[in-house]
Amino acid sequence: MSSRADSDIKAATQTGKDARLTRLRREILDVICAEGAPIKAYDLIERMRDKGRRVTPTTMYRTLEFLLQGGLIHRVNFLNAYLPCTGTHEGHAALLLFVCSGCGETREIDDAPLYDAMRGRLDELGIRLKDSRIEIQAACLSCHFQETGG
Amino acid sequence: MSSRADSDIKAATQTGKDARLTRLRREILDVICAEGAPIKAYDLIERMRDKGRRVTPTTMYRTLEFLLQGGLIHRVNFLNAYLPCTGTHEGHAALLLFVCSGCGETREIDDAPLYDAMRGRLDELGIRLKDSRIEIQAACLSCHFQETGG
DNA sequence: AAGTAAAACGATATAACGTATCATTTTATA
DNA sequence: TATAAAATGATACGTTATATCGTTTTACTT
Repeated sequence: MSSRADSDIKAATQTGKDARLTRLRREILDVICAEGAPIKAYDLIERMRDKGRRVTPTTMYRTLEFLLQGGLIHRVNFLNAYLPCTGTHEGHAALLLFVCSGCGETREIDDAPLYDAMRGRLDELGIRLKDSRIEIQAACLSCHFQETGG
Repeated sequence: MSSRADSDIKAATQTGKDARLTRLRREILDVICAEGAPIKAYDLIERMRDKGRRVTPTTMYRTLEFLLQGGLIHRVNFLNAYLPCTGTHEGHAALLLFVCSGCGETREIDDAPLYDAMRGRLDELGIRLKDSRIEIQAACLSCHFQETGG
């Protein structure tokens, strides 16, 4: 997973008097981006310790909260783990996370047709897909074929 | 939330030598059904204690696992909580849980048009919606209107 | 009815995930 | 450079979940 330009981060987090992208936060974000898979809070603490930086759970969770608020990362509830935001969420404010129940592959899906299809029917069911989070545990192609032998 | 006939439960859990619907499990299922909202594991332990039944975390989580396997309850990852299964999942094997991010209302959605709409597009994205779990955090109508003032 | 193997349960300890509180340090800006 | 807000450190604790091993219950056999 690649790193991210400071300017993007400043834009996303309104860095300034009321929200600062500090070195610690930047380092933690970099570790999350470098991981290539969702990473857990205490594993992040480990990674930071490996880099010579002692971070307490309190500080780690504060940092994760900051990055979540800024839209720089997402939390996968199913895994209690965090991954970088890769989507733009243009035209709608829904976040869709896919987790393969076979191999654990996790990725953000930013797909307008899918979003529209869901919104259409959910509207009729009295559910408003605005500022929403959707988490899907299903099978990626590779795992699907392994299961079905197809 | 209503109770559930033993025959249904036997069918769902293949009660017999290899999977027994014991009194303890039945009592815990009844508490989950009676709650009317997703309930947490340690709150369930409290409820059982109130009824004069001391249950350890180990036993409670074993029971929850049993009920999950039997399809009698679901786990809401977002809440770390459990609720009775109300759906039939006919014709497809997807579970869709809706949690209102405003009021916390949680319910299972068993809707073929929605499922078909999602499956159609997800297929094209290389995701197979079989034996899948989907969790949606969004707004119910009431909370939506409160937010938007509409 | 007694023997039996498997399943369920109890008891204890501990791991994993997350928060509360208050003191200290850093930062942006006046 | 003074200062107020934000961030971080330190300590303790709360919540969610699992490991392990011993005992009891159950379904089934004889």
